[in-house]
Parts: sequence; structure tokens; C-alpha cells
Amino acid sequence: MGETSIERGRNARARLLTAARELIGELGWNAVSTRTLAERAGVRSGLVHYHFDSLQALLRHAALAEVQRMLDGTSALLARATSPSDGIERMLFDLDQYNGADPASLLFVETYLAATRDHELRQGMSALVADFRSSLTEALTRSGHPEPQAAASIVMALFDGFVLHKGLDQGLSAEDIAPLLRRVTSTEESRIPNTEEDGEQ
Amino acid sequence: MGETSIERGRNARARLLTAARELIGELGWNAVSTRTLAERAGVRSGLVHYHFDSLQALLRHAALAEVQRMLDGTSALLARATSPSDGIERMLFDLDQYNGADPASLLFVETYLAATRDHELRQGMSALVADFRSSLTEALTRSGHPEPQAAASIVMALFDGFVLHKGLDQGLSAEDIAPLLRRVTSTEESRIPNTEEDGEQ
DNA sequence: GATCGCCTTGGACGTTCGACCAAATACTAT
DNA sequence: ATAGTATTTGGTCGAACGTCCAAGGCGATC
Repeated sequence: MGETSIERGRNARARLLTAARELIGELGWNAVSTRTLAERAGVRSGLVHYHFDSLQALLRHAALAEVQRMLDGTSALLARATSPSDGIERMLFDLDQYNGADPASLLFVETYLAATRDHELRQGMSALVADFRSSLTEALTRSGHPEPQAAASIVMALFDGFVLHKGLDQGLSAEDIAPLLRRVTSTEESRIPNTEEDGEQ
Repeated sequence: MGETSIERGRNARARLLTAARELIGELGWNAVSTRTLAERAGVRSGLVHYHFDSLQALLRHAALAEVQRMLDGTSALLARATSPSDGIERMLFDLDQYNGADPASLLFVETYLAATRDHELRQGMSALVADFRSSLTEALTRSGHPEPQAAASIVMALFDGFVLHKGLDQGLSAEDIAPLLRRVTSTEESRIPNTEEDGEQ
């Protein structure tokens, strides 16, 4: 019942999204055009505005879907872990899959930046990041971490910053940040006494 | 001796660089055009290619100068510190000056990304980052840190990642990552025994 | 006051951009 | 076959883009 035609449409739409996912990382968010997008997807440029309201809407959709895919994958990794330290090792192994210069890594950072200038994208990203933070916080809570919320924020910032630096210095390896990560996520409280005021936030 | 004319030239050039510094953060690296640049600087667009070889060359120059200014400022901060923990507190205070959405923060990340696609910019950024890493490593060595090199890499990644996240969640404060930072940069070795293989890299 | 050199102007060039649309095509249901 | 619906095409539109350049301005030097 009208499926072959619709299926072709779905297929073209999917190819456009795949092309966007690749090109955002390769060229940068603002350098992706309707024409390069169509060429990569193997369709004519007019199709872009048939399947999507605008070029920005296409990029938003593709970027959010890919970020969700990556974060969900890492969440699943954590859920599958047999112990806290096992979860850390899995995340470190996962982190080394991104070399900081591949389309996936760059798409992540590009989306962060684009979100600061696109209200709708910002809301979508905030929601995804908040979800992941919850997963991570929950995992840390389960393992009895004294400050799961703070530790989750730190781990996420460290991971993203690490990917950023890796794009510049390919020599970096996840093993470089491993010692610290194991310390942060450990359940033992080995706090250093503060030298100044404390408690604000 | 022919200075008024030359001074005017220097002034126009400086205003172009200032405009570039602002606009890279406001609009994004790829969205800065010769015409918006000239308008912000209060000159005509033809001047861009008199003072610079190309638009990219202008952006490169402006970005590298600003990144150097920021990193040198932080290096000076460290050098002025009276003790290791004092240095950390100074860096934390400095970090809270950037809210993650201001032109300075965004220029930093934009330059990271642009460097992955521009060979000359990449070399310049690598040099600046390496210099700063040296300053930080030296400071950590002076304070007797057992692993100054690894700690420096971690602190830098954490700082940059923190700025990235702050652009999305304005609620974050430098105090959120302070406990960890104090731990990492402390001279005490409170290592957690590794659960898996160790020693590589 | 003529000459020189640097700085600046204003406009032109070819290209590419996002968006839009009428016509053509492909498939389904009657 | 026919009508109806969804997808695709190919092209146009005005605007903005980077780059370039001949001409003009303007203070310093002779």
C-alpha cells in the first residue's frame, strides 16, 4: 500500500542524514551546503527542502541523532559493566576509539559550538547531555561514590576536553588520563584539605 | 618621517584583528566574512586584502595572538603563585572568568576546530599548547608532583572540556571541578591499585 | 609646489549560497 | 485506463561570498 514510493523517500532522507553526519565533521557545521550534501547523498539538491524545512533543520536532526547514538552506546557500556572499575575500563577503551580528528569526534565538538548559537539545537543537546549525566551519576551512586554528581560532571568535561586535545596532539592516549579517572571514580575519599574557602556552588 | 600614514595603517590593521577576535567567537570561524569584519572594524572591505594575504590569514593571526595572550596570562599566574595550592586557586579563579559562551571562550574552541582543517593554524596552536604544557609541567615539578607530565595533560583537558560544557550549562562553576583538581595537583600519591594491565604509554 | 610612498576607496569579477517552485516521474488505488 | 498521491528533477532568484585592482587621498620629503 504505497510503500515502494514511500520507501524510496525514506531512503533518500536517510542518505541525506548520513551525508550530513559525515560532512559536519569533515568540513565543519557552517561549511556544509545543500549542494555538497546532496552530492554526497547521491540525490539532487532540491530534495533537501522537500524532506526538511531548512538546511539548519537537517543538520540539527542529523547531529542530535548521532550524539544520542554515541551517548546511548556509552550508557549501555556502563550498564553492562560488572563492577565500577570494570565500567571505567570499558569507558576508557571506548574513548580510545575516537582519535579527535575523525568525523565522529569533530561532529561532537561542532555540535557543542553550534548549540551556543541555535536555540533549538541547544535544548536538544542539553537534554541529551543531562540524560547521560544521569546515567553516569546513577552508575557512580550504585558503586558507592561519595560525590557522584560532581564526579560525573568532572568525568564528562575531562572526556570532551581530552577529545579536543587529541585533535591537536594525536599522540595522546586514553591511558594518559586513566590514572586520574580511576582516582576520581574510586569510592575511597582521599580528599586534600582546602586551602581557601569552601562550600559555595 | 612618514609616520602619520603608517600609524593610520597600523591602526586599521589592529582594528581588523580586534574585530576578527570578536567575530570568530560571536559567529563562528567559517561565518566571519570580509564585509562583516570590515564593518565591525570601521573600515572598507578592500582593506582586508591590503593588510593580509587572505581572510584565512587574518583569522589565523587574530586567533593565535588571542590564544597566546590567554595562555601567557595563565602562565604568568602560575609563576606568580606563592605555593602549589595557591597556583591552583589562582587558576580556578581565572577559569571562572570564562562563562563558556563569551567570545573569548568560543574563540578558543573555534580555533581548536579550525586547526584540525588548517595546517598552518594547527602548527601554531600546537606550539602554543606545547609551551603552556611546559609551563604547567614545570610548575608541577617544582612543587614535587610525582607525575607532572601526566597531571599537566589532564588539567589542560579538564579545563578545556569544562569550558565546552559551560557553554551548554551555564550553571557550572569552577568550584565544581575544584576538589578533583586539588587532588590531581597535590603532591601526595594516593593512587588506586589498577584493576587491569598497567604501564603502557 | 611638485614628487613620492603608503594607505584607502569603491566597485567589479566570477562563484556559490539557501530557498523556492512548476513540471516531470513513479507508484497505488479505483 | 484513470485519477490521485508522493517523490524527484532541473532550473531560477536575489544575496552574499573572497579576491582583485585602478584610481584617489594624504602626509613627508625634496
